[in-house]
Amino acid sequence: MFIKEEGSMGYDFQSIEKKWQHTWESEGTFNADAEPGREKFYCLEMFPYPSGALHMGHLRNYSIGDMLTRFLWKKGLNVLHPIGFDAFGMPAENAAMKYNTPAAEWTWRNIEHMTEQLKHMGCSYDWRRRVETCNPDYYRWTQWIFLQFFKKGLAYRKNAPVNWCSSCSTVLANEQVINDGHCWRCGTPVVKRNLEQWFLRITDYAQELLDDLDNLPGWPERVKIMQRNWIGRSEGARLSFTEKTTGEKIETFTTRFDTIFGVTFLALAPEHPFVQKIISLSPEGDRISAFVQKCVSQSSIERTAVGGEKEGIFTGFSAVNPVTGEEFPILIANYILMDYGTGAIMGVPAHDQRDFEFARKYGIPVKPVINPAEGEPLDGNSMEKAFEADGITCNSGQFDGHPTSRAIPEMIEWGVQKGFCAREVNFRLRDWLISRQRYWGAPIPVVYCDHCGVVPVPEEELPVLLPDNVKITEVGKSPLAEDGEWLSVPCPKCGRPGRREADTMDTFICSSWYFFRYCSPRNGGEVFSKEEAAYWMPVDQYIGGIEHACLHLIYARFFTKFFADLGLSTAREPFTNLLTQGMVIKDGAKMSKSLGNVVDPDEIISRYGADTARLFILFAAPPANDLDWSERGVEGAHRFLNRVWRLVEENMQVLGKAGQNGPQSMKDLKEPRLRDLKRKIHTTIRDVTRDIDREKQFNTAVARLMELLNALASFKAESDEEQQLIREGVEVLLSCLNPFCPHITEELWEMTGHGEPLAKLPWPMAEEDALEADTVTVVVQINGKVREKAEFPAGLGEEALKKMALELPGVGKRIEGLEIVRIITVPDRLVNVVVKG
RNA sequence: GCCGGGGUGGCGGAAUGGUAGACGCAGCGGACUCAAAAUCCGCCGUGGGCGACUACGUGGGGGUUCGAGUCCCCCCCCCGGCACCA
Repeated sequence: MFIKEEGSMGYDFQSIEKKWQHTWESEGTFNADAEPGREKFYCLEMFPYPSGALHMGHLRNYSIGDMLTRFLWKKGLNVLHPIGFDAFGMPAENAAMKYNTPAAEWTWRNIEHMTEQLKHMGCSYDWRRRVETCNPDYYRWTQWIFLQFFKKGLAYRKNAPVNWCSSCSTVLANEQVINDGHCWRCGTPVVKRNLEQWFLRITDYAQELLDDLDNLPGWPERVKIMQRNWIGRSEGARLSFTEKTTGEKIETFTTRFDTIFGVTFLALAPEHPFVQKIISLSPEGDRISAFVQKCVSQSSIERTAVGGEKEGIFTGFSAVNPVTGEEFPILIANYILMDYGTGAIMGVPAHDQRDFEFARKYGIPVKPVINPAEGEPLDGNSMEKAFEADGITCNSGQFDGHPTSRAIPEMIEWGVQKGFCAREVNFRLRDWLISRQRYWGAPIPVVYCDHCGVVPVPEEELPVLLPDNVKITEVGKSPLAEDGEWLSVPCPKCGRPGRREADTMDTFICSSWYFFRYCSPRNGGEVFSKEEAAYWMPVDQYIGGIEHACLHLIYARFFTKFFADLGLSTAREPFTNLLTQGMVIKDGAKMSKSLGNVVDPDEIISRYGADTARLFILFAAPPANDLDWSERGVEGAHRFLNRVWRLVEENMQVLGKAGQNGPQSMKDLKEPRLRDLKRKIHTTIRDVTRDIDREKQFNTAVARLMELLNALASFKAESDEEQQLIREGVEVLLSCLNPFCPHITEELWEMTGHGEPLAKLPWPMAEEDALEADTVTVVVQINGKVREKAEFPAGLGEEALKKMALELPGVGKRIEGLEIVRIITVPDRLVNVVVKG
């Protein structure tokens, strides 16, 4: 059975894979339910966007997750392994325009197709739990969560300069602007626009998001570093300067309060509120206004490029240094950002390179207040660049002579006492801009009423359904704004005519909580069941691409903390362990449609089978590395599975009698070749287990299974004893290979007369006494160079080892006539004879 | 510029401070075959030698050590993140 006809090659993976996939599905083999008291494991892979078909990145992601899931089931855990679809987003709208098909229809068709593809991979999901974020049963809870943010004051509207992608016709969050001001999705340069938008107050959680990274030992260090940089905490002080003629207070933030005596100008962002006052009051108002206009119209790339030309304009206004009483000019400068700190800075050209460049250009004095600890004191007139390092304070009254590390806290303390400043912490992280001027997303559940203002939709009226048949346009306004019928709705508060919010939510909102929904996916009455979440959460192992380090992985942490604060869950972190898989590379570049170097997973699976594809992916590289796709490598994996098949086939009569006598123990085996094979079987169990469990080195785990196959295949079994051993070896091989290649191993397991399927049979245990070596290869070095290798009995004492080593012919002749200085021994491994002369 | 992660055969990759190159791919030689494919056996870091052997070898240069791919210092290169964040 299942041997292909002559002329084709190898075992009949197509029939076998279909058969077992059908079994798992019809029997719900991998369905998991909360069983309080039983140890659980929540294994999760980032759910896919239903773009149409799986790509190799998905195949890699899901192969890793599936292998781990199956391994953990066999280890006896209750494993939750769900999947779903991140189904809202732009491509559906583009498809709608291109093919004139409703976005929903296109999306659902893709979901069904990709579900089939996942099944063809042999993935062990609990399919009862599939969620789709575009399903009203799901997004009503996305909307509900929004309302909770709103109620707590954490969702708010604000008019602000925001990132606008002209190609996607929508605004973007800060995290979604990457590579020097480009849209994360389409790469178009982003421009700033002033718009009234919805934000989530993620900055309220900035400190906790930062601190709790220290509680995540199971995360890759580099992801944590990326998040720390992104959150960007800086400690300093806020101090205000008074404008001389108007008495206006201008607030600034600095991390270098120790440079306060060196301030020689004040600079405002072009968007700073005081700028408008300057324009209206100044005789030069028109000129200043023109400058401001120019800055504002610059793209964010031009505005924020390092080393970009710093431009400014004198305003004619001046401010007074509260500490020194000195007076200095106020300028407007293009390099000051309105959305960081206060949008105004105290300029200290001697100790800040940006201020230095600016001051030199506009002839502003440079006043050093810190000297290098060693060498010449600084001269403001001749300095060629700012001195930003630590040093010794000078020109600063009673603080002169203090080193920077002391000067900063002392001077802040003094400033606070005197009332000049207040301690302040600033974060680089900005509030999360969540409104999108797009159709295919979860509608923001609020209504605008001329009388009541912004009114949330009552929870019992959720979901606010997305209308069908909306004409998708590219005008830069939400398509929903065009649907008058949908838009008009009575105000929930006063009943008078109101108007719905036409923007939808960022799809990253939808993906920030899906792992909670998986715990109770069909719960109609709650966002998720507290009890089920308490059992399953947090996710024990999360697997996905590193590109989400500062996107999804921060947002999901934020939501989790918010849920905990609402009392919905006790988990304050969503993902205990994180595995960031590398990219799939072909011909030296990331596989992508635009480069034309994609390999279609369907094609690989139909040509070689899912087991082969999974095996190759897990074998070709450690999971965190990039994986170089190689058709030859795939063939190699396939060849290995064929060899496994043949090994069983050739030993059928022996293996069919499985379980009759059970394996012999090590102490019953006398012949070295039998003892060696027995040892190989058990060291394989030990090493494969360690590789998967602790090291997450699936490639070496596979290598060890290949070694075991090589050992079994070259072992000629004749006696009963030998046949017994082969059987033990094959059983171990199939058991350990099962999580990697579930179909072929189940089939062979069944063929060899086993009744119970392998899937949930216990993972094999290594027998302790079968791990110990009888003999060991000892290396003998002379002065650290390998000169001899010899097989010695294991466990020799130091003296015996030295003696036997010195008696080796290659050693004796080399040390003849030389003085032995000392002999280093490492039991069972090495002898190093150190000689002189 | 700052912060990470890396540089090991022709290639992907292995190596608790103790035999560098496991396992696989490619390549070479052989068996089977009329032939090919598949399969099986053997070889496979570089230089020298018919050979037993021998010297060299983990980006470069120093150092620690009986012994360094692994630890320390300096440098070069590649990849990734951040970048006018006050």
